[in-house]
Amino acid sequence: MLPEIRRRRIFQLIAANPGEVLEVSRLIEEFNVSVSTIRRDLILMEREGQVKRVFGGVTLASQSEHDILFEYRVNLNKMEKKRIGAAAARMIESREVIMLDSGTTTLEIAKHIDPTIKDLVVITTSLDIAVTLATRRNIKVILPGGELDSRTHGLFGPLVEETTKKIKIDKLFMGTGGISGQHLTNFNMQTLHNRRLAISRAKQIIVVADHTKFEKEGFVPLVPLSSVHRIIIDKEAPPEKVAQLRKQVEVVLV
Amino acid sequence: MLPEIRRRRIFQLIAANPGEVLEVSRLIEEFNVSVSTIRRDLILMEREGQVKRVFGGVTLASQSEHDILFEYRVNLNKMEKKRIGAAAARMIESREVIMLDSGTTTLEIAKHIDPTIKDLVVITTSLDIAVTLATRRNIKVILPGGELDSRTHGLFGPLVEETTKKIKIDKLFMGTGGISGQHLTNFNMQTLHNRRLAISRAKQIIVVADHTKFEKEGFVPLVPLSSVHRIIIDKEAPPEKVAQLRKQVEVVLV
DNA sequence: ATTAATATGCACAAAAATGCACATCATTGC
DNA sequence: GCAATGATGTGCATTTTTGTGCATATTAAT
Repeated sequence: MLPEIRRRRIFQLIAANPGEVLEVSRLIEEFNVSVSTIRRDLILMEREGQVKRVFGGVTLASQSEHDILFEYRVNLNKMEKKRIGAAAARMIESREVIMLDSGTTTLEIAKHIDPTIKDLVVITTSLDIAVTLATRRNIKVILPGGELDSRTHGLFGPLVEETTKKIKIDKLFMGTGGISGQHLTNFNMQTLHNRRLAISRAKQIIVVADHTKFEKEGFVPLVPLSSVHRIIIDKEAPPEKVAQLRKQVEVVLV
Repeated sequence: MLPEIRRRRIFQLIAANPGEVLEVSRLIEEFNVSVSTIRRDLILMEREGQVKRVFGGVTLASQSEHDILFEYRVNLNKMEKKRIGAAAARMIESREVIMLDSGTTTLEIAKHIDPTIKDLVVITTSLDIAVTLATRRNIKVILPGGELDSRTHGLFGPLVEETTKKIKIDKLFMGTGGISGQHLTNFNMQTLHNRRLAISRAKQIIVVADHTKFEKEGFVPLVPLSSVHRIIIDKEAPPEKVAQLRKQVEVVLV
C-alpha cells in the first residue's frame, strides 16, 4: 500500500470518531506495518496540522474538527441526493453558463461536475457550492451578491435580482420546497422573487428533488410545473405521482 | 498512442476518483509504457497544475490542497494576526456598516467581533468571513457579488464595484500586499480597482498589517498612506519603520 | 529523403520508505 | 522517590521509488 493511501486511511479512521483517541497499536494491526512507520506517518500528519498526537495514540486536530463534522453531515445525506446530483451533473456541457440554486441537492450537482469539463461558468447563490468549485481551474464561479441566509448559506435579496437580470442562463438547476398538483412550491418568501426571476432568464430549467418532496408542500406556489423543462427524482418516488407528473413535464428517474 | 492523448487519458483516470490516489504501477500496466514515460507525463501534468504527485502515485490537484495552502497562510504569524484582529474588532461599534476586505488578517477581525454587538452590517468580499459570520444573528452579512478567486476565496470584478458604488461604509478594514515608503501596495491587479472604489466610499479606512508587510512590496501602488486613517501593526515591526509611518498616519501597535 | 525535434526505454545514482535494534522518555504503581 | 512497563525517538541496513544521462526510436518539417 502506498504511504499516501495509508495516511489518508489513517485520517479517515481518526475522523470517523472526532472526539476520541485512536491508539497506535490499533493502527499497527489495521495496516500490518511496524510501529516506526505508523509513528512516522503521525509525525508527518501532525506537522501538516491534520492530527494531534497524544501519548499512545492520535486525535483529530481541533481545527479540522469543524470541517470534518460538516463533511460528515453532508455525507450522511442520502444516497438519493448523490444519485440525483450525479445525473444532473451529466447534463452540464462545456462552455455553458449554468446557475445552481442553493440547497443540499444542488451542492451534490456541483460535486459531480465532470472534472475535465471546459470553460464552464457557474452562477450560484450558495456559498458552499462556490467554495466547492473554487479550486476548479476550468470553472469560473460567479456569485450574484446579496444578503446571507445563515441557515442555508445562500444569498437572497434585491442584489441577487439585479445581477440575475443582466445574465443569460443556459441551464438553471434548482431545488424545491415541495411539489403539489400543478405547482412547485416554496417555503421561503425571501427567495421567491429571486427564483422567479432566475427562471425567466434561463433557457432550460431543471428541477432536482428527492421523493420526499411529494409529501411536503411549501406555503407559496413558486411556478407552474409546465414552465419547468425537466425534473430529476429518485426511484423511491411513488409511481402514481410520477405518472401524474409526466403529463406536465419530462421526468428523469435515477 | 500520442503522448497528449495518453496524458488526457491519465487525467481522466485520475479524475474518475477525485479523492483517491492512482498508482504509477497501475498506469504502467494500463498504457504499456515504461516507468520513465509515465513519470515524465506526471511531472508535466503536475507543472500544469492538473495533478499532485505523491510517493508512488498521483491524485487530482484538488480543493483540499488549496485549503491546506490557505490553512498554511492562516497559520503564518498566527498570534500576531490574532492580536491585530482583536484590536481591530474593538473598533467596531453597534449599528455601523463595516466592510471587511478578504484576507487572513481580516478573517481574524471577523472572529473577534464582540458577540453582544447590536445590528451590525458587514459587507465582505471574503467567503470565509461570510461563513464565519453567518450564524451570528445580530450581524447582517452582505456579499457584493463578483467572480470568485480560487486562491483567496475572495470576490472581485465589476460586480463588486457596482454594489460598492451604492453603499456608504462607516469603517473599511483592509489588508495590504506590502507597505512601501509612501504607499500601500498590491500584488493583484484584479482587486486594485475594487479596493480603490471601496476606499472612496468609506468614512474611515483602517489597514491591518503584520510586521512582515514592511519587507514585502506589491508591484502596484494602491493608495498613498495619507488617505488611510489608521494602521494596526504588531509590535514586532521595526521601530524606525514605525516612526516613519507615524508621520503620515495614526499607527496602533499591538 | 534528410534533418531537427520530441518521445521513449534503459541503466544507474539519489532519495524515500520501511523494519529492526537499542537508547530515551513518560506513565503508573509501589 | 524509584523501579517497571510501555511508548517514543534515532541510527542503520534493506527495499522501493524517483531522478538523470544517454542511446534509440518515432514524429514533424523542409
